[in-house]
Amino acid sequence: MLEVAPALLGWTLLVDGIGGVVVEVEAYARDDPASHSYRGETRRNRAMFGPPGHLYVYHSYGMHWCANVVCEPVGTGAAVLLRALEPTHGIEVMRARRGIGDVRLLCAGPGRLTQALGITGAHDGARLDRPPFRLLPPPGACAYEATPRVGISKAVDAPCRYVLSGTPWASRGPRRAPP
DNA sequence: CAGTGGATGCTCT
DNA sequence: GAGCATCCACTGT
Repeated sequence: MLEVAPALLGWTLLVDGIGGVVVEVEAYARDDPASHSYRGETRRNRAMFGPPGHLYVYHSYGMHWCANVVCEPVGTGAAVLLRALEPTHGIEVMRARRGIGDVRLLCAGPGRLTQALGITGAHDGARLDRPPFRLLPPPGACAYEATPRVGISKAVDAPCRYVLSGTPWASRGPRRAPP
């Protein structure tokens, strides 16, 4: 599972041909107090315990959608949160959906990313290897850094956030773990 | 650039 | 009723 998370970096994720390169993700394991699956299966996190390669989408703070990729092994409630993309496909459409001009903010954050790609709760449980989704592999190996996760109150120091080295597209600069 | 607070609604206790 | 895996606008340096 902790190997699956950085393996997603560098892939191009498209929804109806619109999207970009995954540059920032966070891992959430079953035995992780910060994970939605920590307390077992509920109606909301049902998709987390389903087949790998599917989406787990949930509604956050009453206004944002956040998208996770469900991981192996099946039924363990492990998932990887998509936190930022480098916009490459359909930038004008994403701009219109986000209502902003600054390309750097199109997909820099989990809520922004889902808004730009048009991902909603309707996609909860959907599989990523079927339309409207497409996943294109990276050209080669990708260098990345592991840092603490963002916006959580438990297991704050676990370095489960993975960012492509040197990318300007992440939701924030790579923070190092405290000494 | 850092810090603060409001919007806003669903999920679980 | 509390607590969010957030974002944006606004303040003050």
